[in-house]
Amino acid sequence: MTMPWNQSENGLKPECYEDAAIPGPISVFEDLFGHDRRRVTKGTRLRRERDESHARFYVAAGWLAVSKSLEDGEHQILDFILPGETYDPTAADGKTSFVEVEALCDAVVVTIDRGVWSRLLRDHSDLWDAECRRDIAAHARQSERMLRLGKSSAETRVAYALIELCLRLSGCGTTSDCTFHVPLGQQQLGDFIGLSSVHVCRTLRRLARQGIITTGDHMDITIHDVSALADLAGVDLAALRTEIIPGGSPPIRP
Amino acid sequence: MTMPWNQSENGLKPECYEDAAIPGPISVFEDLFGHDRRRVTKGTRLRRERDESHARFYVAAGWLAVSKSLEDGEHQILDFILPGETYDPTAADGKTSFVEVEALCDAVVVTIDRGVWSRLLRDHSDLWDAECRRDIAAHARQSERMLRLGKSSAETRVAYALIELCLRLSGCGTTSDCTFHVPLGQQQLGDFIGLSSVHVCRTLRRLARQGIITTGDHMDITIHDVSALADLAGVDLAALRTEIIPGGSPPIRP
DNA sequence: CGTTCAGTTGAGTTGCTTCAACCCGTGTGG
DNA sequence: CCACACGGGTTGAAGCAACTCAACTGAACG
Repeated sequence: MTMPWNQSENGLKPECYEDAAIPGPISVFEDLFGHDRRRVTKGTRLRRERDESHARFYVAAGWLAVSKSLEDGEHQILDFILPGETYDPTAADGKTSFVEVEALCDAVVVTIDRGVWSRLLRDHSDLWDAECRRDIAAHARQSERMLRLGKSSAETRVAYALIELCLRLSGCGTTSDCTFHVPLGQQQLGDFIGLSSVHVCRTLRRLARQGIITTGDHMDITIHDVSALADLAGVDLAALRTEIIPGGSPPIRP
Repeated sequence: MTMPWNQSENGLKPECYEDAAIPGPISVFEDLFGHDRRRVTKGTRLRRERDESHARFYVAAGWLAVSKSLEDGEHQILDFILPGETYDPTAADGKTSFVEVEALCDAVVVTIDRGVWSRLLRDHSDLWDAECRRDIAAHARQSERMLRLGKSSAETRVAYALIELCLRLSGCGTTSDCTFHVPLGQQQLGDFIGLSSVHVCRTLRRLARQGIITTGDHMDITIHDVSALADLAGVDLAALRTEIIPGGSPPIRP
């Protein structure tokens, strides 16, 4: 029943499973912690809320979701962790996780103890810099999303989510059409932007009818008119990239 | 027309203006940067979105609000910065601010250049630890709020906001009634939790009618029944404190 | 070929918003 | 000292965006 981890499955695209080519000092993880790599299957919960936690995750392949839920079962996805990124779910007490961390597709995760992580940061100043930038980018992203969660229409929220995912996946917007795949259902997309799956569907279809996007099998998304979508999302694409993507500002060549 | 900065004004309570007694290595700022202290009046914008930014703020007295807005004028407050806390609004590009930072009452702010800040962190490992914990706490708080922004009723959001403010201001909940003042109008509270000021008003009055809280002049709030409010907010008070407040977990005495 | 599960669409409901009126404490200028 | 304007809070009435409920489709799978 188990499939080779790197094969396509459930209609998900292979690129979810492949190690990403990430800029940055990734070799640090590969060298020291190759033996800690774990393959996890779609749906695996690496942490539940209130679980013990004293480690940071490094995602070598696949997507993770960071989320929280209310007693009544409502579920909010706070962010996605993409290949090449790290995340530490440990709360201010240093002992428990304040979020749930779940694999959205089969993934490869390296677990790094907090103490070891601290030492790594101290010893590799380039790693420290890269992680700082990543952290700021994550914070900026979360802020953009929060703004729209609180204050804007379903259309704006969906448009923003698509733009953000597109930017994170490829840095699109420079050329014409932009196609990408996300390992999410409409329910999960709704959990990300605070909408019911039914309304996500309606909104996506409306955008499709307007010719701004096309949706394919299980969340294959093509953005035809990036600037129209950016307008709906209420963002300046270039500015957003510099704020939200670590190293997203184009290098200055004097 | 200008008043002594430490006098009460505009109906705000004096405690807004007093230097806080903060646990932690605050002397670092006081010693090295006393000359950079700036007194700012209520409403001062220390940063606008897209402003140049290459510094971190340390709040010696008063409250700051971190916020973002949409073109249509909608305004979302992302977090408050309380006396003794620091915040850096610089985006991933290292050059611009991705948020607006505004004084909610007369305040005293120290500006610390990013380079200097890095050196401080390197030289004072206790400062580094404290700031790490504060950062995690802020992240956890924002996550809790995001969960409720997306997924819960007005009553829950208001209740949670009151609980969070109460915890941050005093670590209440241990005894009976809990009174505090926040330098906010209902409009601003609405901007914080994603509601119109009208609905904030209705919700506060409903809570008051139920005897759970009392509101006084300009946001003097007394919580009479903390656990009822925590129920409405959907939180476990003790757990929330450990997750959201740096050093909020009670010391273990063996 | 039946089951299952995600997506799609319609119909009715509701919680929050908007608009508008009013109240009240404060500041202000004649 | 009073008249008045102003801004924030409070309350009612009406509208609407998103939700829930429910039915249907179509693809995947055993």
